[in-house]
Amino acid sequence: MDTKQKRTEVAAILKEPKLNEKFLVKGWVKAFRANRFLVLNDGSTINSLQIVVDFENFDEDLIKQISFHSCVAVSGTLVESQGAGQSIELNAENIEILGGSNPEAYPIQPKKMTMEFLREKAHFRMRTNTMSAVFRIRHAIAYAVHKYYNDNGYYCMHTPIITGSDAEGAGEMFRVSTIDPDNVPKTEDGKADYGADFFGKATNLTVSGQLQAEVAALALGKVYTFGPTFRAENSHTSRHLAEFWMIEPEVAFNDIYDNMDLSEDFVKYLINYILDNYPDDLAVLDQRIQNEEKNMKADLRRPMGLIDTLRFVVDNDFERITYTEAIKILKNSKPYKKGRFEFEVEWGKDLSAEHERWLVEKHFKRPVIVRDYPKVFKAFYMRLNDDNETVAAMDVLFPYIGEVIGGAQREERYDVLKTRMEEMDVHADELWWYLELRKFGGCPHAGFGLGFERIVQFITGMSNIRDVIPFPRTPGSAEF
RNA sequence: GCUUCUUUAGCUCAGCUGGUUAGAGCAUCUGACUGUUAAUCAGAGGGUCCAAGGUUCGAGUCCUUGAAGAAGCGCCA
Repeated sequence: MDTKQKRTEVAAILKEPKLNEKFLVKGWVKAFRANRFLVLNDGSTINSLQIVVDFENFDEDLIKQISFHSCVAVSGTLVESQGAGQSIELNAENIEILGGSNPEAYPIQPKKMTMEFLREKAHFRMRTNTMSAVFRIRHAIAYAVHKYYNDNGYYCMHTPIITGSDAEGAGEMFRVSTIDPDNVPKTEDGKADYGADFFGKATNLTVSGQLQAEVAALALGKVYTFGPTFRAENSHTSRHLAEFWMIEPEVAFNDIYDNMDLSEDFVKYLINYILDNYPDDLAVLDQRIQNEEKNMKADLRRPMGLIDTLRFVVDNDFERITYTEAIKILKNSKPYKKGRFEFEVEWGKDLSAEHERWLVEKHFKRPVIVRDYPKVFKAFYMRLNDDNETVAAMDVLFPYIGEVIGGAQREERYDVLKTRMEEMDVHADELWWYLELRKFGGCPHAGFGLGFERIVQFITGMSNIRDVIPFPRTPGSAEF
């Protein structure tokens, strides 16, 4: 093999096929039919290159090593294909096995596998069509996030992953410590002495970068965070992870209406970006869902295919209602009147998943933004409305996955915030700096958190969130 | 944390009211064939029936406990 020859990626070859030119390609074998047709994928695109091997001209031992998902380098000449399934193909002149793969021992098979099985083989699952499509799209959404904010004059802020406060208002935290658990330093009254710990105090993994993002917004105007967040909640659902990534824009001078506009525009941008740039990957995922739903009862199937669903979301306005209106609509609904809801619909109680799903999937049939929730079940930093009962909170609810965004206009009034913190038992001493933001040059501002994996889930149509993050962390599970 | 379901070949599953040697499809291997594209045809190998107890003459099947996985709920993004 000509060692000076440079590798060409399959994506480049397929994009502008240069017939009768020589290429060197490297990748993994997706199929080897009739000892002649080698289907090679190198991850640069969902599409593969067919390589024609005249097995008569190659060593039999070499041919035998071309097995499913073995890694090969092939050089040859690009020609027009004689077959019907593809327009071009590479006539192999040289083949080198870079890494063999014994098919009798390799757990991945050239056949349908369940997502649960592939989850146990997380080190190999990205080689499947479905997973590679998911992770290419995951990348592209991440890129689109940065592009959207950059193009709109926002600054990316890296907020701390280790936090010194234990009350960011968003759930249970993981403790960060260098203390030897078998030899915990104790204070005089026998309690663990975190003063002796690495940071001289108790620290945790962050559950949100919002509070620090507010600091940045009150200096740079428009900022966003995009980082990992950690929640030690014992959640067993298909849309929760213990470690996930979150995007949190925070904007000075925005009120809750600006916030809703931003959230809708932002999410639509992400979806449009994937529709425009990754049609082939989306088509594979769309087809997969259709195959999966073929044997399902009609009422359990999606009303639309994946791509049609995405188009529908970007082509239509999100519905915007207040919490109070939502309660009214729910109380007038058929399932409510027939007693089909398991959970109570009552002003002052949070909407449960069945209520949200009914509103989104049955009533409005599109994404819904609910705002102005009762203050009793929302976080301390959300701005108190004039009725003194509700706060300027907003949730963006999507079909299938529920809440993708939770946000609010922040409480910018020092006295009101202080009172709210006291009411909700939030330690003001730990968050002194957050309070001081309201004392010196404060202003109205608003922001929200978008669960990155949830939007990846929606755009790829994957039903379990564990299949849209490479190595999922969930209660009782941190393999790989 | 709660509720329900699942666990049988490498994978996906069937296995009836407990009864001889536990089955299928796919995958794998061998052979044939060679312009295939879910290739085709013929054959072969492959099992601690999740684990531990129990009931019974007899347990893949029934009971108890546990483990793992999934769905839903609650919490949230």
